[in-house]
Amino acid sequence: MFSSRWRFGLDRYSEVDLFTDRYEADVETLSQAIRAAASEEPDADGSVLFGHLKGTVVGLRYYTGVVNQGEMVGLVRQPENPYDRNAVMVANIYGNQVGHIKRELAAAMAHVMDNNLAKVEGVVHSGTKNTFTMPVMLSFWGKEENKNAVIEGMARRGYKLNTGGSSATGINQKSSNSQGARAMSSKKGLTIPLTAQELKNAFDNLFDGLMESKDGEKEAAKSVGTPLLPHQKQALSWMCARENKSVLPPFWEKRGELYYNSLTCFSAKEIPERIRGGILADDMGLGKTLTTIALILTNFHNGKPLPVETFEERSSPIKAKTKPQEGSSAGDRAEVSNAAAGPQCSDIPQVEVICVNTTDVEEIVDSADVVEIVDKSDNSTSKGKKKANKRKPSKEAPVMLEDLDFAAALGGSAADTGLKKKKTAKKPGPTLSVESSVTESADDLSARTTLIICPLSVISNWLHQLEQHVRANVKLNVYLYYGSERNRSKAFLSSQDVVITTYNVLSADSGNKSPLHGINWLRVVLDEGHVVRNPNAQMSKAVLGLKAQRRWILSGTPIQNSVKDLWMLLAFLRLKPFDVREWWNRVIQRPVTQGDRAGLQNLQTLVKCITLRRTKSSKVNGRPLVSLPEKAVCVEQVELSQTEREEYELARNEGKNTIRKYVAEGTVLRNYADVLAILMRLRQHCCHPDLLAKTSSDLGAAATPAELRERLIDKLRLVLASGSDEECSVCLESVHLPVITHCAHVYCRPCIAQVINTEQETARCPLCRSEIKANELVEFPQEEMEEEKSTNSDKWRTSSKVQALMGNLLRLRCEDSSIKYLVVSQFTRFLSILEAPLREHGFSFVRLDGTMSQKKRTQVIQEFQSSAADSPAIMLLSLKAGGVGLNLTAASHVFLMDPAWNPATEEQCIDRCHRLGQTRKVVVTKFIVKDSVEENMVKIQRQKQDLVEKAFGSSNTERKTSRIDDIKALMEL
DNA sequence: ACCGCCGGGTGCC
DNA sequence: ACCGCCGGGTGCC
Repeated sequence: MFSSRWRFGLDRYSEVDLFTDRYEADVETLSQAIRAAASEEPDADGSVLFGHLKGTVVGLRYYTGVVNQGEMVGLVRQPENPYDRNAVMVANIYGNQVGHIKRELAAAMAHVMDNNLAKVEGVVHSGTKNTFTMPVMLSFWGKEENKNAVIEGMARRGYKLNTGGSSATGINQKSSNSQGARAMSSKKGLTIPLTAQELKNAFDNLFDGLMESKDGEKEAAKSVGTPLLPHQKQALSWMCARENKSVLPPFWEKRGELYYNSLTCFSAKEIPERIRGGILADDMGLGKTLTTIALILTNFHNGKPLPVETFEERSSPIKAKTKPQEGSSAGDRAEVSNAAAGPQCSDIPQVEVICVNTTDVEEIVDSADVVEIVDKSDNSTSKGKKKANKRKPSKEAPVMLEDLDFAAALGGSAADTGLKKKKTAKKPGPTLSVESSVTESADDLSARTTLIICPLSVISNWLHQLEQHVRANVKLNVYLYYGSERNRSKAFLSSQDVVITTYNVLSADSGNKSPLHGINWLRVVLDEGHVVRNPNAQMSKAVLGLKAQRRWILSGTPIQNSVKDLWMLLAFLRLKPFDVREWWNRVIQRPVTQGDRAGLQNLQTLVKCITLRRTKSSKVNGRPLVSLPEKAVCVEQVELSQTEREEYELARNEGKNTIRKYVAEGTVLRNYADVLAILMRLRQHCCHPDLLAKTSSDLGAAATPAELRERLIDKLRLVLASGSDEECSVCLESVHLPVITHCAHVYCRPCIAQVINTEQETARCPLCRSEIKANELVEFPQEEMEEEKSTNSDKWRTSSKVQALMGNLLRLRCEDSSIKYLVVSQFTRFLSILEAPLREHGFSFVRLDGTMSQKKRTQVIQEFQSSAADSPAIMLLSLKAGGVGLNLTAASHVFLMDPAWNPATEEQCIDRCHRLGQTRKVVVTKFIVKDSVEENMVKIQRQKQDLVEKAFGSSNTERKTSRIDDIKALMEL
């Protein structure tokens, strides 16, 4: 008795948060992430194989976890094990314990694992039926510099790693007849690794060829007021199928009674949880928002439309025309589409799928599609039914269907499952084939709400599009969960049809008592889903913690830099087993980054299964999805005036000398902030002399602490104003809450604070290794922001670039006064400078920059987009403002006042007006000052683009070296 | 576990 | 016999 109780305790111990704990506390610790990111070491992907070792798993009979031939197993240190502090437990892919590593071997491994010298992975090739012990093939992976320590450490304890080059393939051959071959072959197979170029191509094309949707087209529910384009109907059809059909997730197959994963060789008795959702990765402008709105309205439970309240609105002729026709849904469909409507029109499947065990109503379906509801359990559903009837007083059959569904949705819960259903009319036999039937028995049918999470800048877009695309006579309950007055009631939120919030609000709310995390959402949609790609970020954790039946990611650019970015997306979708990082790393990420063909193939398969992506240039039935007007980009060279040129050359020579000195000393990175400041000044010279803030030119020897502080703030200001999208070297994201160290490097405050906190007295600047202290971090004083705006309004002067812009505007106004313009700069102060001549020449303009509140932005955008005669002709736009998703199609001419470091930023900006809805030809004019740093920037932009695309496998080191090279090129050194 | 190991019982053949 | 041998109890870490 005693022993069994005890065992139970141990099992519990080993199963609780097995991998998450381990990752949080061990492998993915912050200090390690920092080390990987900030040190010049190859990061975790760059690990090499040290060797193999055959070990023994013991204690099988005490645990329930089973493994198959060739299945990968996880090895988890258990330092708290009361019998042996060296214990290493063995677990299968679902985290169920299988056994332990034999004591002596565990002792040797514990040393290696605890000191992070190597990561040990296991694959079981035989003996999976054994009762007591079985062999396991262990492989040791780690950084090259730890290789000898690991090999020697193991040897000292009597374990000789097999480091022979052929050992891996040897194992392969041995197990090649078993299914285990696949688990191993994705490591280092017999195949020739991909070249960097092949890898790059494969990566670029990862999301290509996903546009042929096999699901045909689907009409949106009646409540969607806007007719969908063919490709949007395809997307809707695909999304509905992804939500309704129970297709096995990728790599799973049925083998007899078991479900088997061909990649990990894991098998389970239970059907693996299907992925209800996926990634809609259509290019921006193809209507992801509209398609998602259509999904919300079209695919409620059991494939039926969302039951919504409608108003009688016969007065308006337009409304009357678009109003659903009485008693017939066919006419309605015909109106929405003139394309071949497939057999999957929205109302047809309703009848078939309505019979679900979980409803506590008795229903009768007859051949004429008339449904009668008999409420059997007065208490639980009468309320729901009454409410449903109130929602839609009409008496048409489809309405009753919806009512039934709604009643079921309200009353149906896990507690009511015992009640029976009855079908009296034609039942198309036992149609429940595993592949196609809707099996929602495990669902919570009371879930109603779709939660949409998006960046702040696109909230207005959602609200606008909902208003625009949902039929005016339909009452859709949409709640914007934002602002301090937001309603946090779970009951309230879960009674809505749609709740919209931002990543920041979600992340701020998360933790205890988060209403968003307490609700079982019908659906969670991550808009611009690529914004959560750093798994360590609070936002990502907040997103992963949401409870939902269906999960969607909308993103025009699902991969920003590397395969790594995909993990977060798969984890959000809960694509097992890859939601656990270890399996993702072992099965996909490492093989792919090492150029393994099978690994890449697997990744492609994976992505293909869950993604739909069409680009602007994709075609449906040979015709382009959308036709965008032409776009012409021209560069206009600007000559500096003689005075400007003299000032510029002076600054350039000074800067050149300084940088030359740094290059000679090899201290470019250490003085990076200074270098950026020099470049910044030159770029400002190119635009307008007044952009050059009064700054002390050299950090040099600061006499007093106050002076040092002053200079640091100056530098920080320059770095931030540079628009270079300076990244924090700790988190590798754009700096957030910037602070500058005494060694003049800029980081996010939380990031650098963590470094200091972790390393305490020994804390060093990740970039230059100077000592840093928490109380020496300097941040931007608040009042500076305000002060800046009022500095140079007294006496205004022009510049060559200002002249160039004005010349263009005046000329174009004569040619066509109806054109609207975007005038884009990275320097908000340059935008301010431009206001004066615009006013002087009678141009009406609005301004949009990052400092504006959301409310103000929306207002400005509306004003600009308006077609009213007195609407502004020009928008002064700061390059980084708004981010993606802004719709500025009123403009058809873009002036890029100064080149950006990142050409993608410029492209994005241009796409704000060159997108769906643009009717005119789009002209882009880029102003570049001749013989200046700007010209060099443009040259580097091209190379950089290549570099960014190659980002695959580009380590931190490479990135930094390239930065130094960039600087040299810019300064012509 | 159809093992190995431990430790008690036992003791020429 | 401070041994060897036998056979029962026992068994991950």
